[in-house]
Amino acid sequence: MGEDQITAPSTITDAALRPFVGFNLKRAWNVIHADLSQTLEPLGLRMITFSALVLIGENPGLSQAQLAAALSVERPNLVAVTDELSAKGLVSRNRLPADRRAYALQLTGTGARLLAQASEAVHAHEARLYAALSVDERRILRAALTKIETAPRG
Amino acid sequence: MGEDQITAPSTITDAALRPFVGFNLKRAWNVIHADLSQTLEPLGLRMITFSALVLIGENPGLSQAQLAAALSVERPNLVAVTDELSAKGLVSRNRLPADRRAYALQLTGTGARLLAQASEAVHAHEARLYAALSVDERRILRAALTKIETAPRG
DNA sequence: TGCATTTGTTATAATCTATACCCATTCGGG
DNA sequence: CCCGAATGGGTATAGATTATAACAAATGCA
Repeated sequence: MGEDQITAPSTITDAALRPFVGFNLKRAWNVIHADLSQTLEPLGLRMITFSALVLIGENPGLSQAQLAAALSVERPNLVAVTDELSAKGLVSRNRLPADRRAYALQLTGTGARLLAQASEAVHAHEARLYAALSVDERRILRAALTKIETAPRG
Repeated sequence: MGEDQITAPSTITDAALRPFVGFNLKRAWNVIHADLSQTLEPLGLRMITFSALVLIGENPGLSQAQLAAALSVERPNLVAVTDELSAKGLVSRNRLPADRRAYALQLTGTGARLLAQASEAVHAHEARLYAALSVDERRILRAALTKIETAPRG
């Protein structure tokens, strides 16, 4: 009838956390983030600078405020990004004649070439990371993620 | 034949970033993270402290090293978590007689009650955030996330 | 003209994460 | 039994990310 001796469990289980979608999604994001960062690192890019390059290439001439909004980043936090891209000669910042407050962001030739190279690397990264997913699974995954993104907030 | 005047585009598009699964997943994670933090805040919990409570409840007596591994957190970063849970009287830290280096972490009565309350709130948060997903979509989403988590890394 | 707004920017703070190092304790091989 | 390696908890610290306040220059509107 003695008290049970306190001992540490020999194996730890996740089972109570696994039913939460958010937990699984965070774990998947950790894997993606680590692998993608590693993919971009040899190109001298981070996730945020790669995303910025893509958006500038797709929307040439956009302003930093527009880019910040598109990236869901606060304007002050974008300054370091554009500074970095400009210092590397990947992006040009020209004052707009029509609005001398704003910069028109454009890819340089070097920037366009690095973007093409980085896009290829990121596609390879995704192909490797999602190799186990069928076409249907990928389609449903993307649809589900979009629904979550636009879900009604608390 | 003059040069085109540089002007900022009137609308910005995501289209070049959307094909990347990682981009969609990060956006979804941002939404989940914000909504879940807001859900836990009135209970005095953060994501990491809630997850810790769940794991301690599920694996009573586990050590901090075991908990850190289960949470994918470095041991130094877990100290603030257990300190916080202990200070709030939610978790007890008792030295193991068998190994006086380690703590046996256990929920207190208060901790168990708060965990039940928080679990209910998190389930409600997930029900709301994933309301637009069908049963099949949720199943495939979770399966896909698990496959990503265990995908071969670069 | 005058005033609110916008753009880019600086400074600053909060949070999260990762590494190096420390001490006490435990473990394993000789 | 003894000593070195490994482990558990902890401190200090640095880096990265994110958020807010405030500012000057420029713009737009009443």
